[in-house]
Amino acid sequence: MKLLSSSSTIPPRLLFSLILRKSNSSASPSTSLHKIFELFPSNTDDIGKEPTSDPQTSVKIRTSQKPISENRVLKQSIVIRTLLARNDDPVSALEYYKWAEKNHGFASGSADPLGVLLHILVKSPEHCRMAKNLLNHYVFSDSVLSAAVIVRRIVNCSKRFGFELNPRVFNYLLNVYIKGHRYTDAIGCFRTMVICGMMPWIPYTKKLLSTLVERNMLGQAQSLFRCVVLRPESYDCATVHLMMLACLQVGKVEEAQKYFMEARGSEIKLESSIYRTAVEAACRKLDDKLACSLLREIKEKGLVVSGNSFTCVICTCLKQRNIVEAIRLKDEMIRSGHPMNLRVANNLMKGCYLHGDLNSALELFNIIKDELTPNENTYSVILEGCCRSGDMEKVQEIHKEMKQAGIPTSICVVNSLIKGFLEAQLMEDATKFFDVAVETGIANVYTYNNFISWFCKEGMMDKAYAIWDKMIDKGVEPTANVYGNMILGNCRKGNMDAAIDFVSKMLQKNFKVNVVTYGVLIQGYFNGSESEKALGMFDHMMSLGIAPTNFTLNILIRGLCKFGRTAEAKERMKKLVEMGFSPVCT
DNA sequence: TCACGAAAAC
Repeated sequence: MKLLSSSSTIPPRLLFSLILRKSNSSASPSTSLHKIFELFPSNTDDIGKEPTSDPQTSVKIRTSQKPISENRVLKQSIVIRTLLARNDDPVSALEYYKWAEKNHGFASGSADPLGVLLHILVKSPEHCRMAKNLLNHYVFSDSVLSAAVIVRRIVNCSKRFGFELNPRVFNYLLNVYIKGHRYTDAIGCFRTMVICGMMPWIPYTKKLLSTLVERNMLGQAQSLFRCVVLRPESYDCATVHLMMLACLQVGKVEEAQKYFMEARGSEIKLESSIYRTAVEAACRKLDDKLACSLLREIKEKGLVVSGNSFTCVICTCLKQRNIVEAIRLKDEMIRSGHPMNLRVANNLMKGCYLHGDLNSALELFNIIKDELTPNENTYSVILEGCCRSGDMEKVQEIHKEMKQAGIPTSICVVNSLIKGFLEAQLMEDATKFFDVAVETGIANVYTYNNFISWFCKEGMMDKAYAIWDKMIDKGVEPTANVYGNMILGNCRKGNMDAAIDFVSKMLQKNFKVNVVTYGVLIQGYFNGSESEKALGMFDHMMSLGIAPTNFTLNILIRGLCKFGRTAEAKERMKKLVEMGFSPVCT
């Protein structure tokens, strides 16, 4: 009776799939259906009875009048009960299963008889391999079911037929999916196991996690990792490290940091490898303070700071203009036995000239030439430093050295040189580099802008326009900076209509007009005695929610005073103070 | 494995 009542609980989809079962046996579905009842009793009283060791000899002819679907369900139940009767005899159970499958087949949508057989097999160490093979075969040739459904079905089967679940079966299934690159099913298998109260094996969990990470399925890996964190025995340094690396790979630095902090607050022992990655994350966020404190922590724990960690942190300190700490760390790095490297040297050189100490930068440059091999960056940095300080003779000398060393002049270097030559009033040299850059097609928006900016500042608008036209002609898109320069140049010349024309062009390109450019425009109108338009421009800026700086406010107040509108200036000031601005009147 | 990678103007 139990058999019949339980059959009615089987979901309709299973009945459907039973009807659609593969006819891999020679018999047609209807004949095989009859056969199964010819072979085994449909009477529940007889179910416990075992067929003889050779089932084929026990054929008795019987017929069944039951409707097809019910018969199929019955058939499955009989197979399961027969298997369970051979619970302690894996050989016999396997033999019977194979026989039943060969002669009658199982519905392709059915996992239950296999699930039962697997439970019998995995109890015996000699039959585990067989269980794995069966699963592999099932998943890759027969199964039409999702992993989650298979797991659930076997779990339900164990409840119906009263046998104890063995997680090993499900772990094997999980492994089959992982090995077969069926990641969605692997995740489904994993999740359903967890829902059904079985924790997947740690090695498989890690394998799945690392595979998901490799396949750039970070989201899935992360939600899987939450299950890992809940289990103290599977939560370890290597797994956390894996997640951190995965996050860094896709630029999710904060998430990597969160994993690290979580691990640091837990019981697990942190190895130097995970610290190295934590240092890298801090450096990516340009957090020099955190990076330095991590280095201290590594040392306190008696772990070794790698040369790469030193290098990263030194460069981060330099980027944050923390040159004192950078030099201290550089000394410590060398004391710890790590040799000086080009990356640290190049960055230190840059730190020196940014700190206003070109001589130290040049000294370092000479040391690099003596002890290391300067690379493209070495030359770019030192050339930029010399250009900024205006020492163009030194620039020529070093550039010659660079060419002799066989290092090509990148467009960045060309742009530095052009700017340096222009500022040193060496128009000819600047033009020489500019022409070559344009001819060879390497000129970019910075190249053109260096000249445009220069001409605009010098009031040579015809020349600025000529460069602008050349830039557009070459298909180089102007940036907001270039528009800003053209606006400034025109305002200085009193060409307010031309300036406004550039404003509207830049707005069309979806560039934002910033507070500085508004200041330029306001000043331009005041210079041209158009104080109403200046005021209008200021109000327009305010209406866009752009906060004026003190500089802008001063332009406004001074402009109004200049045109004798002192009372209005005072009134404006009062209002601005009420709004929270604090104009410093001069 | 690769590591300076961009700015100015009132």
